[in-house]
Amino acid sequence: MRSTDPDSDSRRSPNSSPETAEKILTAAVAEFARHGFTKTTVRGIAAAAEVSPGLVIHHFGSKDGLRSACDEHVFERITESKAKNASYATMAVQMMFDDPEMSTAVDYLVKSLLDPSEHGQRYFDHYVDLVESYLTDGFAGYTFRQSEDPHGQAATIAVMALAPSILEHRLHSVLGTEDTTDMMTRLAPHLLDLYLHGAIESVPEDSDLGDEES
Amino acid sequence: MRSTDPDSDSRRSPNSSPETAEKILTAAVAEFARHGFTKTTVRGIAAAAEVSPGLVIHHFGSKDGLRSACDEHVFERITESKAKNASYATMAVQMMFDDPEMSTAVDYLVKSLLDPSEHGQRYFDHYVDLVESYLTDGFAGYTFRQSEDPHGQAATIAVMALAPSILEHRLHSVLGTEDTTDMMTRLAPHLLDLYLHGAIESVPEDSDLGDEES
DNA sequence: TTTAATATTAAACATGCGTTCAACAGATCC
DNA sequence: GGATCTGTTGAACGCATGTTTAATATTAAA
Repeated sequence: MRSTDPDSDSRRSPNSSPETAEKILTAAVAEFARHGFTKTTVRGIAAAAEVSPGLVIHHFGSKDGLRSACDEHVFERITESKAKNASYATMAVQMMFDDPEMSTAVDYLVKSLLDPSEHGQRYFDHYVDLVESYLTDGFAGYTFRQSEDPHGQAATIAVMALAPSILEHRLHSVLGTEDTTDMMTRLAPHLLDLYLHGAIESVPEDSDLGDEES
Repeated sequence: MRSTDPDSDSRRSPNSSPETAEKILTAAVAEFARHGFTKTTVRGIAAAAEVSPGLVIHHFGSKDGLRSACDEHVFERITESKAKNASYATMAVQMMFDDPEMSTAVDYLVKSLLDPSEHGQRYFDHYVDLVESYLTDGFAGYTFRQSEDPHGQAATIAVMALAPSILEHRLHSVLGTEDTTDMMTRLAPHLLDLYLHGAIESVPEDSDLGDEES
């Protein structure tokens, strides 16, 4: 196929570039993250990457092929960053909103989750498993309430954790925030309170949902 | 020269067939709820309503006009049912998943929330206000933890409450459930536990997030 | 019955989409 | 020098979309 010897290559004219494919892929991830898969057009990606629409297809076969390539790329970025940060929760979270490429990667994942595609399901399954391991083994010194149905519990928590990112735009309008960091800062104390103590102060007297824990 | 201009408000013609328009509108709500606004086609709606595509446009002016009509219709359905059920929480919830029309109305709302349209924002704002009133005044005998930032707290809780519906498809795949009722039944105990007691059992020793509440 | 207005349809129109194609420009190898 | 392969483009193709139009069917009024 294509031999990419870095040292035998000298800087050349706009032709001959393994960079080009990467440029297209980066533009595609950004476009998909912003508009979702359906509304994103090949022409739009080509324009963002400053190439012709035909070249996009030439490199990735089809729009779906490009999507698959984006999936792999984003998955690598996310997992590699997760490995680097290991158990440093706050650091990882901060990174997700500070590093712009990581931020678009997260947006990409969210859009994948909302599209009814298999890729998004893979991400979600992976995420639920991760949450389940955190719930059982603890995470960064935190321990969690145990349940008879750890998988259901993990799915519940996972969904809750994803919700603010999914409805970010709606939250911005309601809270008057302008970027992700501001919004998350505003939400953080309430999320912490919810996770630490719940939301309900007292139940009706005739309720049987009292404190009959195991 | 046919004038279909939106010139006057009283377009109520003496000989209109209200059944047909209503049939189209019902079909449209269902299609929008299932596939979202963008992926839903006028031809698809027309087929579902067993009419010609042209008639859809004739009755509602455009696809966007049809969407607006759907918005009003769904909004009426939701609010009228909410008024009927007043403070009977469980009853209202059950109705949402038992009454098929109410169920598609909810799906429609969720899709509206994910589309970056103004309509969805109206719904969300309304919902956050509702949650805020519940948080301050209580709801069906329940009282809730008070916060210095009730609006932010309401937004947080609202987002959490919407999350399972938004990710319903993803949850079905993870939990092996097949309909909304099964899924919600599976989630219910964990949601209850979260809302009653939170999710975190203990924090790291060096953490300053202890129980220093106001 | 005649007339006018609406309800409805099939076909056509205009546009935007993903994709294909023919041609060209460099690079590599003989 | 060709010969050949790849990167790249601009134009075109085929198709699906939202919408328009011309014509027909139906209804109500005169």
